[in-house]
Parts: sequence; structure tokens; C-alpha cells
Amino acid sequence: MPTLTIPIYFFFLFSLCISISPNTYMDNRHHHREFTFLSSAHFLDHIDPPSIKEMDFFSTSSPRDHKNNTSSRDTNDDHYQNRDDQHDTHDRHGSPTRVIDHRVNTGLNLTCASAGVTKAENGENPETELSSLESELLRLQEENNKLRNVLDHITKSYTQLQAQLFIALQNLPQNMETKIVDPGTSRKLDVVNDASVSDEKTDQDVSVSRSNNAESWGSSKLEEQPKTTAEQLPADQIPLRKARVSVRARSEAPMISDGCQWRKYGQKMAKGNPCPRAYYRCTMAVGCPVRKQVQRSADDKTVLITSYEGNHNHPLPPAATAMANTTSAAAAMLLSGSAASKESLTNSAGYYSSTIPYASMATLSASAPFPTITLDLTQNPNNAAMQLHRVPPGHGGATFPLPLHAAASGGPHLLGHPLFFQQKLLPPQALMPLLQRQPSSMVETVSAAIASDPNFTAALAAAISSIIGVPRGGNDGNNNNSGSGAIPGSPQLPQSCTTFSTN
DNA sequence: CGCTTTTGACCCGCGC
DNA sequence: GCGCGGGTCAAAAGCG
Repeated sequence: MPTLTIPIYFFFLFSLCISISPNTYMDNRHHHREFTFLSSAHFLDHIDPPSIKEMDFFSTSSPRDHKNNTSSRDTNDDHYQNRDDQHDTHDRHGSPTRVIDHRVNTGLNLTCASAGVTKAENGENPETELSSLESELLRLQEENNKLRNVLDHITKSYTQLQAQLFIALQNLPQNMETKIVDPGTSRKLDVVNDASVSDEKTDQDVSVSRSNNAESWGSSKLEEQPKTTAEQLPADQIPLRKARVSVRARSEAPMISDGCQWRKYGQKMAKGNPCPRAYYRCTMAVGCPVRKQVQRSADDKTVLITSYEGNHNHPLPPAATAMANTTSAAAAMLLSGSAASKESLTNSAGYYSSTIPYASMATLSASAPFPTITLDLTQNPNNAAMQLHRVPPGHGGATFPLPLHAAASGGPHLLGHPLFFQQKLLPPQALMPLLQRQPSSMVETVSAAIASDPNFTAALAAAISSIIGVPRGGNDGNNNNSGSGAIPGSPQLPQSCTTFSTN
């Protein structure tokens, strides 16, 4: 069961971290993205219209609805003037999100104070004034409740839309006939989401020479389709960007079992790290393009860093599916902002690092060729950190469909699958009270809630132990690593270092 | 004998 | 243009 829940938690937490919070509380670039979601109901035909329509709760619960109550017209006018000022300000700054406006204008006490001043200036009886203030206070409380309800509705709708968006993101590459080519680094484009295409190219890989390898791995074939190059796609329409998911795991074991069979094809000494970096290729299926790098952290040699790249073109065993879904989910979350500019990515990372308690180490690496997200599992379960490394790709057009393992392998996957919404431990709706409680600290609240959830921590611990805890040569036969020479590990690695990169 | 690992060489991108 | 570093290849060696 942990293998099912872990990806869900990762998926949803990343969803919150990457998509919701920045859209709501970050700069205007992210506001633009959220606005697109809320106003583009046609993007997903199956979305329930009422759940995604743009809502202006000011129009439904504005002070004008209470113009016959005890508050004066001046008060309402002041309130409206204040609100309009807010709108104008946001419009000038290009922020189209009403949520922001709502957050700003929730401070209705200003209106109350204004009313009090107005009535006092009119020389009314203090008791009458007190009564008016009380009634005004009640009215404002009622209005506040309405606003909360609307916010709740908006948040739920956004969550639903967010989840459906990822379904669309997963299904989109499958349906796309196009392949995106990176004009600068053709060798990097070795991953194609379409399993059939992947098989096709990898079959050619078997006998090609190294010089031809780059072509068979997607470059030349992709370039033969100039109609769909990245340069010709608007940034908003570029489906997904290559990403890397790294997992930092502290383990005394010499290797980490991730459920797949790997064959070592190279080893290099990486600069700045005395530990060698090992290169592995998935051998569970002929031509599987998935590769991973394993290296021990230079700072802490008890920490394994594993990076996964590529997309399995074959069904995965349960153990592998868990990790694949986890990394895929993380990558999907990371790439959900693939259309964003480099600035957005940079700002996002900065935002996450400052907003997400567990992502205090979020950094940007100029050397990384593509966005990288790191799942830091080196801390205790309650502090399981997901460090976000969002790296602007070196080449802006380097995009291609995100190959999600779930889509390619056809196994019992979670990502983008209805099963995702059936997860029981912590459904998105369960977070709504948390989300609306303190909107200004949504991410912190949700992160803390998830991290403190005993089910989550237990599931996380179980999953990690299932992944890491298999000692060398101790496979019970249920582990698909048993037949791999790679998993027995890189003899050069005295301890286990694991990093997963996925795209 | 077949498979895997090792390891030096090669290719490529990037920065200077 | 050159050097550096990352990534990959492939022949040789090791192992069961």
C-alpha cells in the first residue's frame, strides 16, 4: 500500500507547491497562469463548467447587496472606492486573479471603521451608533462568511481543475503526433513519450554506431518533422520540458533497489566529487531509454543521489512503479510550469525556498541542462523534504512531451489516473479547511499537514524502506533487481548513493 | 559461453 | 580555436 500512497502525496504536495501557491500568491507571471486555468474552461472539455468558471465573489457578496442595511451609502462608496482601487492596482500590474483581490479586500474592518467615523461625525446617539456598529459588524461577519464560502468554492474548483490538468498533461503527449526537437542539444532528446516511437527508435539503437546514436535517439528523426519544432510553438503551447528528478536518500546499504533492472555502461569521475558517478541503463526491455546516474553526495557520503532520465517503454513491476510514479509525479509537477519563462522558474524556486519549510535548500543550478527537482529523503519522515531545483534549460526551446511512466507502461499507475482521485489518506478536499484557514500560508499549512500526517509518514517510511532496504544479494526473488548486475551495485561506490532523474 | 563490469577513448556542448 | 567536463561507446576482462 505504501507504494500507492507515496506517489499520491508527492504528486499532490508538488501540485500545491508548484502550481497552486505560486499562482495565488506569487508574482504576476504566475497569476497569469492561474488566470488561464480559470478562464479557459474549453481547455478540458470534461471539466464541469460550474467548477471552473471564473467567479467574482465581489459581485455576489458585495456591500451593494447590503445597501439597505444600517451602513451608510458613504460607507459603501468608500468600500467600493477602496475595492476599485485594489482592482485598478492589480490591473495596472497585470494581475488578473480575483483571488488576489479577495485576499486584499478581506480586511473589511476598514469599512467598519469608516462607518463608525461617518456616523460619529453625524452626531448620532452613542447607543444608536453602538447598535449600528454591532449590526454592521454582524453584516461584515456574514459577508466574511460568504467570502469564505466563495473562496472555498474557488479553491475546490481550482484543485479539481489542477488535477484534471495533469490528466490532460499526461494524455496530451500520447495523443500528439508531434515531436519536439531541441535545436541545440539533440543528444539530450532521447526520450519520447510515445512508447511505440520509443520502441522504434531504440530498435535502431541496437546496432548503430556511436556516431549514429544521437540520430536514433531522437535527433534526426525529430528534425525530420520541422513543422513541430519547439521554435514554432508558442511558449504556452509547448507541452512539457525535459526534467530531472533526483532523490537523495541516506542509506548504509551499498545500493538502492528501485524495482528495475539496470546495466552499468559507464563510470566517470565527476568534478567536485571524489566519488565516481556511475551510469546505468534499464535492461528490463530491449531498447528501454531510461537511464540513471548514481553518485554519492560529496558533502555527505552516506547520502546517495540517483537521477533518472527517460521513460520506460515496458510495464513496470510494483516496486518500480512506485518510484516511477513518484518521480513522474514530481517531474510532472515540475514541468507543469514548463511554459513559464526562465524568470518564472527562477522566481518559483526562490518562492518555494522561502515558502516551503522543507524546501529550504532550493537552489538553482546554472550547470544543469534541464529543470531538476530533488526529493530529499535524507531527513526523518516528518521532515521528508522535497527540495526543488528548478533549473532553466540552457536552451529555451528544448521541450518535448513528458513521458509519464504510467502512460507508457500501461501498468496500474496512479498519475493522471482516476485512481489518483480515489486515494483515501489525504484527498485534496480534506485540505480545503486548511487552505482557507490561512490563505497567506497555504503552502506551509498544507506541507505541515501532509508531513505531520501519520499515515503519510508511515507510508513514506515503508516505501523508502522497500526501495532502499534491500541489501545486496538479499533479493527474495520478488525484486526485479535480482537479475541485474547494476543493482548489485557499483563496486566503486562503497555506500549507496541514489538520485533519480525522470522526464 | 553468455552476460556483466571495467575502463580508456571518443564525442559533444559549452565557456573562455 | 582550444580546453574542460559530461556522457557514451566498446573492447577487454571478469564471473558464474
